[in-house]
Amino acid sequence: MTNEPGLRERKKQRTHAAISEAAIELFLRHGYDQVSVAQVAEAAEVSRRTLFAYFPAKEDLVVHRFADHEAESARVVESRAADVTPLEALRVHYLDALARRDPATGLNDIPAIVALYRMVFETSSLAARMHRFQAAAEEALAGALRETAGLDELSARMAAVQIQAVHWTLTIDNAMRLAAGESADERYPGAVSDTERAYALLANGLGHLGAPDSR
Amino acid sequence: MTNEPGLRERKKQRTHAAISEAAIELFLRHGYDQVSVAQVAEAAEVSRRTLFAYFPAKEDLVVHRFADHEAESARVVESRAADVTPLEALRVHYLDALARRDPATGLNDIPAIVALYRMVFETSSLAARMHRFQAAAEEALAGALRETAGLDELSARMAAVQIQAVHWTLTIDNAMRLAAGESADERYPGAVSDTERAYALLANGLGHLGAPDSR
DNA sequence: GTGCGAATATATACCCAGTGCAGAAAAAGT
DNA sequence: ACTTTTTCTGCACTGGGTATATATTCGCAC
Repeated sequence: MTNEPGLRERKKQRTHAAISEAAIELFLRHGYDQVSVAQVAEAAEVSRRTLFAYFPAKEDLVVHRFADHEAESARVVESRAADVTPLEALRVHYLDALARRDPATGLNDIPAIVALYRMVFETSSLAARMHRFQAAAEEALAGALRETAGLDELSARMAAVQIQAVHWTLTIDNAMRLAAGESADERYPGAVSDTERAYALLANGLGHLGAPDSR
Repeated sequence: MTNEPGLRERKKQRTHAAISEAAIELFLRHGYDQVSVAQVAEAAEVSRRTLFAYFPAKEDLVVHRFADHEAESARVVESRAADVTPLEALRVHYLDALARRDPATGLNDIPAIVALYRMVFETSSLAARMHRFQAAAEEALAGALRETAGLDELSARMAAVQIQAVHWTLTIDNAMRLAAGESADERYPGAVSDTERAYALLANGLGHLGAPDSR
C-alpha cells in the first residue's frame, strides 16, 4: 500500500523539479525572453533534449505551475449544497480564496509569486498559454452547470464563459495592483468589494446599465 | 485632392496582396503548419526577408484579415441613439450582422471563408492570436461604456469582458456548425434564437440559474 | 551480483521562424 | 543624367523544437 515509488520514479521527479526551479530562477532574474532553454538545461544539468522530454515547450516551464486550477470552478459547482445556486457557491468560494490569500486570486504578495504573475502578464506568449487554460476551465465549468444545475447546452456555455471571464479579470486586477507595489492586506478590502460588485453584475445582468437618465 | 498614390505605393499594395493571397492559397490547400514561410515567399515571388517586412509574423499572414473588427463593438456603443442601452444596441447590431451573413458572425458559408475559419480554430497559434484581438476589443468596448454610458471602471470592464466572451462564443458556434457542413440559411434561425437567448442572459443575469426546484 | 530488456539520457544534426546587416535595385526628386 | 531615399535581397545568425541513433541507467530475474 505504501506503493514505493522506485528509484526511477524518484529520479524523474527530482529532475522535473530541478529543471522547473532552474527555469523559474533564471526567468525571474533575467526575464523570460532573455533566457534560452539551453541555459535552463545547463543550469539544471540536463541536456536540451531531456528538458523537452519533461516540458513539451518553453512556456510549460512556467505555466505548469498553474495547471491544477483548470477544474476548480467546476468542482465548486459540483460539490455545492443542494439549496445553493452555482453563482452563489462560486462567489463564496472566491471570497474565501481571497481571505486565504490564494495565489489563484492574484491576491498573494509573496515576492516570488508577485514576480511570477508579473512575468506571465508581461510576456505575451505566456499570457496566451494561460488563455488556453481558461478555455479548459470554461469547458469543465459548462459541463458542471449542465449536469448539476440542469442547464441546456447554450445557457451553460454562455454562463461559463461569462463567469470565467469575470474571474480572470478580477484576478488580473489584483495581481496587477500587487505588482505595482500594493500589499495584499492593503488590497484585500477593495478586492472583496470588487468581487461583490462583479458577482452582482453577473447575477442581475447588464440590462439596466447605461439606460438613459430618468431625471 | 486626387492625391495620386504614386508608383511606389501601388507596388507596395500589390506586393502585400500577392503575399497574402499566396499564403492563404497554400495554407488552405496544405494546412497552416505544413507550409513554411519560405514556400509562401517563393509562391509570391518575394524574398523571405521582404515577406517579414510586410507581415511581422507568420500568423499575421492569416489574421490580418480579421484585424478591422477590433473596435466594432465599441463603435456600436458609441454611435447608438440616446434612448438605447448599450446592450440593446449591440444586440440589434449582431442580429443585423447575422441577417447580412457578415463573416464576423461566423454565419457565412462561402467556402473560402468557412475553410479559413476552420483553419483558425484548428490551429492553436492562430486561435491564440485571435484571442489577442479579443483583448483589444474588450479594452475598446470598456472605454466606450465608460465614456458614453457613464459606467465606472470596474463595471465597464466586467461588462466588456462578458459581452465579448458571449459574442465570441456565439461566433465560434456558428462557424463550427458551418464547418461541419450546415449551410448559412439552415443555421440562420438557430443563430438568431441563440443570440436572443444569450443576450437575455446577459441582460437579466445568471442569478436565477440552477436555483433549487420550487415544487 | 550478473545479465538482460526496457526506459531514459545524450550528442549530433536537422528544420523553421524571426532578426541584423550590408549592399543591390529601383523609385523619386533635381 | 545624377543624387537621394526607400525598398528589396542574400547571407549569416539566434533560438525553439524534433528525429535519429547511441549510450546510460534502472528494474528485475536468476
